Amino acid sequence: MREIGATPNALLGLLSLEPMSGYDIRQMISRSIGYFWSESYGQIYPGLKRLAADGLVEKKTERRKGSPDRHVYSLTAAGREQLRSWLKLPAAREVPRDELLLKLFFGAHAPVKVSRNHVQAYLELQEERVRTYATIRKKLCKEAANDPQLPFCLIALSRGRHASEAAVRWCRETLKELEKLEIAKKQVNKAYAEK
Amino acid sequence: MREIGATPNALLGLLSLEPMSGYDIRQMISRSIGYFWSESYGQIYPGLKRLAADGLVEKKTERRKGSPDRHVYSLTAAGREQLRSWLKLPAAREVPRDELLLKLFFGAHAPVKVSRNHVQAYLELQEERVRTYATIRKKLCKEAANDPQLPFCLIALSRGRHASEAAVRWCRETLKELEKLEIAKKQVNKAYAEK
DNA sequence: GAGGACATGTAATGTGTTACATGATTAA
DNA sequence: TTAATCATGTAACACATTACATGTCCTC
Repeated sequence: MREIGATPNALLGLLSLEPMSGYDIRQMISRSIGYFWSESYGQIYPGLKRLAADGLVEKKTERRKGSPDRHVYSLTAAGREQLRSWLKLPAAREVPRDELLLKLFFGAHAPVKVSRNHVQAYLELQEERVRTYATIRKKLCKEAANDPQLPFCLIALSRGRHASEAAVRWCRETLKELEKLEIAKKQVNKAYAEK
Repeated sequence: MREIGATPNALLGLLSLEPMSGYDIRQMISRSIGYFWSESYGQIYPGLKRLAADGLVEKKTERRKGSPDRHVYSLTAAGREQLRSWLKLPAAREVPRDELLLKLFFGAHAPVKVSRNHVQAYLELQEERVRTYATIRKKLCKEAANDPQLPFCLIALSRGRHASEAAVRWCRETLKELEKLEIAKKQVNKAYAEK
């Protein structure tokens, strides 16, 4: 069996929830795993084609008057097996690529205000996330109380909450540090001007 | 002026610390920004070539007996200006791509033990990081006490610490949840076998 | 004398996004 | 009537990693 990467396995995982079309998958991502995973159409459509060719998913065409045909894919037994064996493999480490931190790290080359603005914007984003996660959590516990999927959703959600709360704490701390730095710089400039 | 991406700007930033060769840059990354940024040789060498062609860096060749020439690059005034203007631009959002969470989210398709192992491995990694960050912090405060770069290093470091501490908390919480889930499953199986 | 660090770089390959092309339906 | 949503998909491009090619010096 050929090795298959995270993207096709993510497609299999999503199809394990329910049979879907490529379009549906995109929707589903933004409604579920969008906070920690994303796929573009350019990955989804060719990906589904490949999976079908490999017999891991099955394609059914729903003909509809007017609008184009809907291609609904569902997992096959082989697909389910592939997903299972991929789950057992250790998760690949994320490639570190945090542009915000990169800009902050080189912050000495710009006015402190620039760094502060970056952190402030990030703070607002993360505060928003904390609220969103709380909302999703309530909704989920009510609507999917008996779903066997629920505990795993909550685990992912909890990861998001912990991460965003930590980000918020760091932002507040960092904003204070940057303000101190700004004041210190002004003092230096003033002393320099007076001399 | 042509738009340039995060990778060339990262190279400019690193060269702002001191003139370096491509090889040096790779070393420098693992000793400094490696926890939140990475670049491969396949990006670094052609990247430096482009930057030199655009006049943003200057190349000096150190001839050495025996071993191959060393190509040391340093920032030009234009390069410094480019870095400055890039720093002002808002940081691009990270593309969410967390394979661990993906595997946990679909954890219902595998024995709970599989998910627990993933979380356990991640916990160990993050605990290690917390220790590493503390070590680096001490070293940095001692060795670079008067470096204008220091506050920005500490900000990045603090981000790492907050993130890893949050990850550790989430791991411990999640391990407990997964253990509960495992016990609940065993009870169900037992009840099923007795019937 | 084997292996690893030093040091350069390219080519093949993989991965992923964006923009485009098409066209119906529906709501403002 | 203008825009958005539904729905499919491809092609061009951008971005990154990996493996390879080359050769010295130093240490075990």
